[in-house]
Amino acid sequence: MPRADRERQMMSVAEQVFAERGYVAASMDEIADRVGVSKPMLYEYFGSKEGLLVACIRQARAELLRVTSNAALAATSPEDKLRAGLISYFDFIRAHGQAWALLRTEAAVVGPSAAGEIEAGRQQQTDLISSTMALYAPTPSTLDMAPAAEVIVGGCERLALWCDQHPETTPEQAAELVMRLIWFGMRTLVDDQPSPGRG
Amino acid sequence: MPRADRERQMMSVAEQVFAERGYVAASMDEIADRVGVSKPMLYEYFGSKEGLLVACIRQARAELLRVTSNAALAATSPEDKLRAGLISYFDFIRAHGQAWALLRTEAAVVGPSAAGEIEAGRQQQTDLISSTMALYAPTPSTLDMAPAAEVIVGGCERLALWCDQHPETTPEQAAELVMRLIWFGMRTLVDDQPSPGRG
DNA sequence: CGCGTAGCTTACCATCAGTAGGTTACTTGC
DNA sequence: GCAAGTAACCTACTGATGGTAAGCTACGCG
Repeated sequence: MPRADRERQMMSVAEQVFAERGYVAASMDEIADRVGVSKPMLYEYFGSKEGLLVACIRQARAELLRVTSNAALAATSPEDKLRAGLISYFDFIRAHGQAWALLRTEAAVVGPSAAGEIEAGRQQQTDLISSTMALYAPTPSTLDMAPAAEVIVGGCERLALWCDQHPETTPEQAAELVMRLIWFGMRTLVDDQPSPGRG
Repeated sequence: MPRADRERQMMSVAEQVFAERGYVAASMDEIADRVGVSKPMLYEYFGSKEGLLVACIRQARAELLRVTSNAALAATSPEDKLRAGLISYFDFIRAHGQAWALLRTEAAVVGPSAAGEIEAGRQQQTDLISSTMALYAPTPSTLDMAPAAEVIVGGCERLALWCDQHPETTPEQAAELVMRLIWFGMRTLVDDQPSPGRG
């Protein structure tokens, strides 16, 4: 089997095993077994257990960014951009099930490089939000935008976990809740006087 | 040295080592060494590596709850309760430095019991928020309050990490940012018509 | 055919969570 | 004072697991 295919297969199995057992309890031997290959192959391709986790995260993060930024691009007003981004975010999370949630929470534990990868992912999300919103800000208030974006990303992450335990909640409802909670406050950052004409 | 004292000392050292190395890389041997005691003592008192982590988390969580609920109780209006709680939260986080941040992020990785402990901590915070706010809600809209509280807790956690990297940010500023972002939206949950007379 | 190399293996090492069993020293009861 | 019990503590080990060394097989290419 060619390397690229094998790598994809390994990452898929790894994501599953990490999700099932948790990062610490997951053993490289088990992953290798399930792939139907010997352990050194994993090390040949990913370098280390942490490297394998990082690869899984990186792939998921790339896809998340693609999905959310596409959604935001397709919308026109800032409000709709944010809402569309949120919906696609909760959609993505739901589609990826616990695997995604676990990857996020697990990664921080590992070491600098996996933690860095997770951070980079959030950074992309916060950058996406703050840069999108900053387009509509009259003054260079982007300074305040960055921490606000942190709050949004963190809040959504948390809410996504909550939604996992309340499966009746739809991505649209989750997004709507976040919008109700923060949109007014967001507007005061984007545009200090609430002028409905702009958004 | 009596057991209670030794346990406190062990937890203090463990918190530090976990923060320095991360949970996975921290070794029980090193913790034992730094305490100046042999490894079986750690197992005698805490049962396992995870048990030690859980003990650290539980202690920090109890203190956090004490601090924030005291602050909220001391304030009178819902807005001031929330603001006071937020300030004391960011104060607490700052005082506990990275140790706290790491404990939060590390714990999820370990296993059900540590993850459960972390969840219990957040549950306490979200319960505190939603029950406090529900006191002022005219209708039993507590259903919506729970996910909103999740968003707040998650957003604050994330913002706290951000503040760690922007040390010029004071707890008051962080709390104020959160208030600006979410208070208006919160009011629409607490009281559908913004009647200043109540709060 | 000979050579390089991609894909893969067995067999091993080192580290570290966790344990068995023993020692010291202090308290308690007579 | 002294035996018994126990709390605090130790040395020395096991088992599991992350990670590695060295080699094997098969294919492409001159």
